[in-house]
Amino acid sequence: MDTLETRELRYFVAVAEELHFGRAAERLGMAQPPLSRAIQQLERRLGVRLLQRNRRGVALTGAGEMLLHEGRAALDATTAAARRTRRAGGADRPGGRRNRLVLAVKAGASHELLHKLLDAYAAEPDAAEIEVLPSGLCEQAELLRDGRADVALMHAPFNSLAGFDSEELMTEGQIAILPAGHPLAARKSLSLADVGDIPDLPLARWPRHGTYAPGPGPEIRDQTQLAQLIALGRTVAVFPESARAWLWAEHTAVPLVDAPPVVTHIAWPAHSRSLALAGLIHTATHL
Amino acid sequence: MDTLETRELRYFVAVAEELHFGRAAERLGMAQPPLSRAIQQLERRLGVRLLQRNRRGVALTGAGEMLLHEGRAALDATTAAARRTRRAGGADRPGGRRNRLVLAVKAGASHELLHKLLDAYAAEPDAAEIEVLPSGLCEQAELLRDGRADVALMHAPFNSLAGFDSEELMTEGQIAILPAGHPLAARKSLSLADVGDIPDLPLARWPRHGTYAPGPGPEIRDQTQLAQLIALGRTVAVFPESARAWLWAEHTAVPLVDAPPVVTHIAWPAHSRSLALAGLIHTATHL
DNA sequence: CTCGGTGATACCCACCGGGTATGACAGGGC
DNA sequence: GCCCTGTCATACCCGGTGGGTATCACCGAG
Repeated sequence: MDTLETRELRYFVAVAEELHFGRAAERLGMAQPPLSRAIQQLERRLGVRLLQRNRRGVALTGAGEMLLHEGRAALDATTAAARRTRRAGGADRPGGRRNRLVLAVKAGASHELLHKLLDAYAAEPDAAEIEVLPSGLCEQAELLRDGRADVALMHAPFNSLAGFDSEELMTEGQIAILPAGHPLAARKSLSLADVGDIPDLPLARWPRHGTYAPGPGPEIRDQTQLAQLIALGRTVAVFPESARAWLWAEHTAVPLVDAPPVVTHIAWPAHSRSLALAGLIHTATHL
Repeated sequence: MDTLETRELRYFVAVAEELHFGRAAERLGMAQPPLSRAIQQLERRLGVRLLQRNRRGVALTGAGEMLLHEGRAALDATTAAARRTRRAGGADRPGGRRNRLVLAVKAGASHELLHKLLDAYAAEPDAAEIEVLPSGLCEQAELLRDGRADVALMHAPFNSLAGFDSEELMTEGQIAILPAGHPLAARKSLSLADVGDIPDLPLARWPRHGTYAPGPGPEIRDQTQLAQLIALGRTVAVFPESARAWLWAEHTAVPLVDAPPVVTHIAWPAHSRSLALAGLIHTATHL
């Protein structure tokens, strides 16, 4: 009577995201009428109006916004439970591998640190198998929440550590990556104001939650794209120092004196308590 | 095909906690056979053995342990979604009250701070209604997780802030609370070693997760009990300084020079983003 | 006024979650 | 050895309900 079923949450989230019963039903692989009815039942059981049905489409009420946020979190937690349970399943089956941990890392970031961590951990006596999951830009939090990853390397202030346990691993400055031939590439150091205002080299723009901020710079999606654009003399980028690991011959790195330092953390879901995870964290903090 | 239903999670958690299908079924208000079948279906769908059925009862496998932990978290998140949605529901109904926030506070702790916070926040122009939920000892985290509370005052190092966002509000020392007539009550200050080793005044023991640590002191459940036992000259207790607010005439407080400081935080679920909550946090951090 | 597109209603069916009765099996007492 | 007890699994049945199809009610745009 007061327990939401995950099916109901899935349905509501779909409708709330599409703001359209027909499209939501299609996305869910079902017909529209039963979806309509399910949402009505949900509203009756919660005793709360979730959607404002106007002429032409629907809108979320305050309660609907709340259920959208909280429901997403609940769905994530549920799928995380399923995924992690499946992953833990092989361990005690005859012939099953021992525990495996999935480590999410922003592709290309903290390469050296990651290397040292993996080597050091593999040398531990009862090390679990570590699967490295290269992730997109700010995706690590999502991966941890929905169980695709068990632990992640995250970079403050770019990633938010909210909701996770974490330990600090490393602090580094930032550098500007310029085309090797550019006049500024000869400088010993630069400031943020310098690189933010180069007429012929607009700062590249990364997608944030799927959308690009407005600006003159090129819209890029991955590091290779960016590296190429820099090499071609079309843009400039700001990165943590560890990005030197993947610089091209046609790139020049110049330290930024006033960029905020980047702190690499190892982060994991606050409630998780597995021996393998504890071992990895211990190794990471004692590198 | 790979979505766990909350019903299945509820069933499994019940069985995993009872380690007995019959008792679990009784707790769930159903018969044992359908429960057995549901768990089997769950194992089939996950492709993982969750329970070791030996002669005489059941035991959890590794995967079962994982699902117990993760499933509890998922269930908490789900009931939190329902509760918070219901609570948000009144807001935009005609005649409905405006947003309400539930603030969990350890009963009796930080009384003065709480008073100032409530007064200051009530003076804000668009303040939400604050419901104060007095909670047990380490219960605040649970209340935040399952949605009975939206925000809490927590006390490091007693409460763990893991999994929540938080801001520091106040740091205070600790005091020993003694019977007024006791010889040590005349001292200007004490050390932890002093109060831990008084032959006629064994330290009272609080329950931790429902069980008492072994020791000579009396087992107490609430502050009133404790206050009375101190007044009767039977025990001694260590508290943050703000506990002076509820001292009896027959109590004497003596500062502890070497007790770890207690830091009061305001904490909330990491993902929550409501205007009312933001306002309360802002007020709290600018007291 | 009609038409297109929206969500709601009506009705039906099959599936499955739940109940009861019973089985299989292992220990413990005598 | 026996039976009895307590456990979880199986067999079978039933009713509720989740889902489908057909259709309605409504409103804005022409």
